[in-house]
Amino acid sequence: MPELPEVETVRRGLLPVMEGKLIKLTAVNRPDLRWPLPDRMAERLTDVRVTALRRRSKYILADLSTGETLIIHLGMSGRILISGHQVGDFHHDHPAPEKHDHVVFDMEDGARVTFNDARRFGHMDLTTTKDLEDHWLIKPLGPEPLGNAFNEDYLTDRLRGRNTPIKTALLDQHIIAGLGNIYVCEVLHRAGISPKRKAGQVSKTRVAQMVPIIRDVLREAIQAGGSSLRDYRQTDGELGYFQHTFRVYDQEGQPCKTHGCDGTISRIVQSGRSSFYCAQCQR
DNA sequence: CTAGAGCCCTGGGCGC
DNA sequence: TGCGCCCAGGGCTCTA
Repeated sequence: MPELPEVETVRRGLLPVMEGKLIKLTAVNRPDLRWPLPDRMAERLTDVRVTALRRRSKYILADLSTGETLIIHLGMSGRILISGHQVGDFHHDHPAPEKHDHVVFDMEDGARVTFNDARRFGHMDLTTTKDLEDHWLIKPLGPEPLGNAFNEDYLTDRLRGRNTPIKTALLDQHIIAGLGNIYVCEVLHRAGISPKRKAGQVSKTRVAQMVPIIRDVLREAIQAGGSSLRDYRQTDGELGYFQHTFRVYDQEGQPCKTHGCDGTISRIVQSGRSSFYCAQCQR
């Protein structure tokens, strides 16, 4: 599920519950997610304050008063639920624990943050905050698509000479960090570029067009997530999943939404993942 | 170096 | 109701 906009929405939802707050107790219910969890993780996350809650690509980063940073990745099925926080004058009870509740943070004010991940492609790690940029998961990441380092010159340079399909290149987190299968499909549709086109064969003009399209698609999705948070704050529940309509993703057989296009959305498989696109207006 | 396949894991949906 | 198969929003590692 979670691509950059969903992770950002989760982060924003966690802010009022975690940032500046003391984690009173952390329970770690299994030794591993995708990889083994850090040694003594529960102890290292008990009686520590979260000084800042940040995001890098699809990672949520919790800086701690101990000088460490907790790195969280939601994988495919990772979800974060909040319970027990005060909403107005109403206090919600904690729901019964569920299957795949792997890590549970109990905050000083009674809020509970539960990390649930059925498929366990998610991960958590602890690292010294000052060494975060050198962490093996963070270091190889490409630039943030919403940041200044991501621009026309950069993208042109990284796509030059590549024989891999543009779809695969945009999914490569070493080139650009944060796009996933859904938003890559949406970006290519808006840009009118076939997912099958070789990355190195996308014209300079269209690479330049892609940069603001990528930013727009992500910003719009973050905005949609933000409005879902307003509803969410009225009640306890799960962060990060919000109603979102896609123009091509999962729209196989539907008419293309491009203005003036009478094509139909088709689905193909590229490096094991579905690509949805319109063969009529994406070339 | 590059590109593609395999693999990690669970659960939902569908055809029979 | 059960079984087998396909599919899923990610990404590291291995192979050629």
